[in-house]
Amino acid sequence: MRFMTSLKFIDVVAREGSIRKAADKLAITSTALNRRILQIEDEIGQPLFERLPGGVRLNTAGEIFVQHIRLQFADLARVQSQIADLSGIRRGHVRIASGADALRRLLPETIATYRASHPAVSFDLVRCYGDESESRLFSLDADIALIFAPIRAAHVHVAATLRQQILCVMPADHRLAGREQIRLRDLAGEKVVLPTAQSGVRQLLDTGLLRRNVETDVILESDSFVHFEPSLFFQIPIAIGAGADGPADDFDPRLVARPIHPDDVPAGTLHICYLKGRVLPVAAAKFLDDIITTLRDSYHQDVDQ
Amino acid sequence: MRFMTSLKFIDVVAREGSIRKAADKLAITSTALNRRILQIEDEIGQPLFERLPGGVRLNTAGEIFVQHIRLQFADLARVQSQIADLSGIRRGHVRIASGADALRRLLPETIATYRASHPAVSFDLVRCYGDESESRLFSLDADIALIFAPIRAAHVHVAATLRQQILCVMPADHRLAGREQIRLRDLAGEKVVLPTAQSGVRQLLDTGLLRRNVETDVILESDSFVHFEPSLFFQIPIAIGAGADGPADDFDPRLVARPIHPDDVPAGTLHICYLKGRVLPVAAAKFLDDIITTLRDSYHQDVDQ
DNA sequence: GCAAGCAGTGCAATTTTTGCATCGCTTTAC
DNA sequence: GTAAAGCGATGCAAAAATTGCACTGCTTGC
Repeated sequence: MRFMTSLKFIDVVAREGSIRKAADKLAITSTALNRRILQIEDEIGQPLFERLPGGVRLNTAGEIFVQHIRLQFADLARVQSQIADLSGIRRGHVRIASGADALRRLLPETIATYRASHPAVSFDLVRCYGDESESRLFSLDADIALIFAPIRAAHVHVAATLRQQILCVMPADHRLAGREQIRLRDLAGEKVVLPTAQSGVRQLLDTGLLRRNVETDVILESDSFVHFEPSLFFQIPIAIGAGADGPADDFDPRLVARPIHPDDVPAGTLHICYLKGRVLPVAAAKFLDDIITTLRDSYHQDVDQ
Repeated sequence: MRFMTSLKFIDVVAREGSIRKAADKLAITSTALNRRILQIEDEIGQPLFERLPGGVRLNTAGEIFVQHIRLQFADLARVQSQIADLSGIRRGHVRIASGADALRRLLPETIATYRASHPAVSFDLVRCYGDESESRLFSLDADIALIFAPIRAAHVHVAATLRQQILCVMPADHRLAGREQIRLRDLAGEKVVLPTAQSGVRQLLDTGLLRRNVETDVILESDSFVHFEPSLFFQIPIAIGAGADGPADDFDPRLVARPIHPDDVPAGTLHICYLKGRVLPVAAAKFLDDIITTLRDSYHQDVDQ
């Protein structure tokens, strides 16, 4: 898109924080890039970047302008996919930011189903935590975000929510395996694997453990799904494919998942969101729909819309 | 804005329906313009125009793309005014489509007040009827529309509404001047000046007159405010500066305005609207606010938001 | 059937963009 | 305290693009 190059250049410079680095990335000389930026600043009538000794940084005007640029790109993508749709091609690209929870099963399964009927649609999956997911929506690097944590920013539109009680997963022969629900005090001294501090599951757990002063034996902290046989770990239902009627069929039969008592650790909320005010590209809008349908039909979850 | 020229060109060609005419308007050769359009069509990957013997016309893809272009321009204007705002300039431009009713007093007064505090903001006032107002919103040729008629299109966002009972304006010594309310049957045989058929006032009146089979003596139809001494004419309250407590002070003392009985002609609704999903430029948003405030405070009208 | 109006095209002129060399500046390293 | 490295800005010539002119092929209306 030749008519968008200058704008793309500004976007890249803003991201790189340096004209020379951006020029490198864009495979042109820094002087050409520099002059393009000077020209646009001239047309706008005001500088968009602060010149610092180590590079450049957006000023307030620049922030506003770059946000506009990114919106233009996102909208152009939507327009293109809509135009492609006219000729029956159904191509498109969906970019998703999600926590590890939804990434384990929900997204791969939904994408597989989706792509079965729309093979020309491609996907971008980025795993990240709540704050980063939100900023990815804002910078239009993601179309859809799945966030298991409170939503902070006002510019995020929550399309659907899902209450998720944290589950404690343990070997089937564990002494707690018989319980209907797990109380936090039962965990005292137990060997546990905890998710990283940034994760929503961990934050909910920590609040409970601290308040009740329960000391566990943390053998590992990880931001990935790691399972050491004798230890306990924690998941939310959708991560193990669990709906209202228990874990999925392919859930490891040597393990059992038991909810933690809601008085000890309150249920968290999975938010399915996109940037407020955006018109999502057809592919993304359809996929958003599919996620919600999948949750309802295959995961038997109560989704609030 | 050099980086927008190609897009602007497409917009103009779409409006002119001919590359040569558009080229003329843009002060370039038709060949240059033609090639720019071919290039963009190439980049999009699909033609945007149908080539007809007498010129060009947007195809479906073109419609989608041109709408995107116009949205970009509108958003760029918003961004520019927002950036200008940063340096305290408060410049901007507000484009309004309105029927004759609001144009008589409400808009001039509100604009005068507004410009007193923001002299760098300029205005575009176009008088047009409901349908055209709506399409001006859609083609982003107007930021705000004031429509005294039902809203047809789904893409219009109604920011506020105002119920307006039609008034019958007559000489103070007219035989009907003593009435609190005018019944349509009283108008039989009266000399009347009617607004044009497209106006909302006329449409309401016609329905009533036809249903009740009242024959009047129409001495003039006009789309402007024309007053022949002995005849009756029709206005809505805001057109004569009338609030809940009667006409404005400067209303011609030789005339009186009496509401038509609501059983004969139901009240119409003035809609104050903008394009759904748009973020209005600061100046327009502020002015929209001012209109509503003026209606409430100076015209003592009940505004529904 | 001919004139007028339309979009598209080859080619030369013009304008714009780019790259190179270099400047002035600040920070970092020694 | 000076040298080296990194940054953005600028003059100038080369490269690339856009443009205008002349002309084509096409359709429509008289």
